[in-house]
Amino acid sequence: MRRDVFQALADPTRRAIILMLAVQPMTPNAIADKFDISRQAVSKHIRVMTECELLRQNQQGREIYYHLEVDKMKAIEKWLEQFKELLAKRFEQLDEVLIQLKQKKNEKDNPV
Amino acid sequence: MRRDVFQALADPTRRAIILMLAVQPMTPNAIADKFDISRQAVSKHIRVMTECELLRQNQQGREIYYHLEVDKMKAIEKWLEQFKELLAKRFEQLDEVLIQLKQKKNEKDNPV
DNA sequence: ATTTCTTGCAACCAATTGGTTTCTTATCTA
DNA sequence: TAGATAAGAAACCAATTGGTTGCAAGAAAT
Repeated sequence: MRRDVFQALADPTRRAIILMLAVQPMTPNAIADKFDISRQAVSKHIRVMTECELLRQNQQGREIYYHLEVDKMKAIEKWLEQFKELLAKRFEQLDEVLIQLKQKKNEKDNPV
Repeated sequence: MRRDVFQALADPTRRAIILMLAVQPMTPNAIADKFDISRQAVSKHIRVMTECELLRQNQQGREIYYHLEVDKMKAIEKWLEQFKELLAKRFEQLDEVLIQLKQKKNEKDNPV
C-alpha cells in the first residue's frame, strides 16, 4: 500500500486533523466530536496517518492520545524546496534568453 | 469530484511531472517518454492536474504544450504556513508551562 | 490525397478510498 | 461486580483511482 505524507495531506478531513494535532495531542473521540462523520471514520483517517508515521500514540488508561510526528512534515517542505529550486533555475534561463534578445536588439539598433 | 492541488500532489507520478514542468513546458508525448506507463495514463494525470487548474495548455500545431500555473502551488505553501503558525503557538504554550514549572521549583528550593 | 503523428475520449478493470454498521476488548466507575 | 466508556477490528458498500486497450479527429508530411 502506497502510504506517504502526501497521501495523508490529500484528504481535507485529514488536513484538518493535522492542524488540530499541531496545537495539542487529542484522543480519537475528541477529534471525532469536531466532525460530522462517525468516530470509526475518523479512526480510519488516524490509521492512515499512523501508517505513514505522521502520528504516534500515547496510551493513557483507556484513552489514546495521538500526536504529530512533526519531523515527517518536513518531507513536504523538502519537496517544495526542490520544486522552487527548479523553478528558480527556469527563471535564470529565461533571464539569459532575455539578455540575449536585448543584445540582438542593440546590435540591430546600433549596427557595428 | 473533489479536485484540489493537494490531490494533484498525492500521486508520485504527478509529483514527478510537476517537477519536470517546473523547468519547462512539455507535450504529453515528451512527458510519457520519461515514464514506464502508457501515454494515456500520463494524459489522465495531466487531466487531473488541468482540472484543478494546476496545468494550462498551449496548442502549437498538433502538439499541446502543458505548463504549470505556478500560483496554484502557493495553496500548498499557504497551508504549510498555517500549520507552522499553529505549531509555533504550541511551543509558546509549552514555554509558558516550563517557566511556571521552574517558578514552582524555585519556590520549593527557596521557600518564602 | 494518403499516410503518419499527436492528442483526447470512452469503455473497461482491479485496487483503493472514505464512509457505514456491528462486534470485541480493555479500562473506568458506580 | 455490573454497567458505561474508549478505542480498535472486521465486514460491507458505493465511488474514485490508476492503469489498460481501442478508436476518432485534427495537423503535418510524403
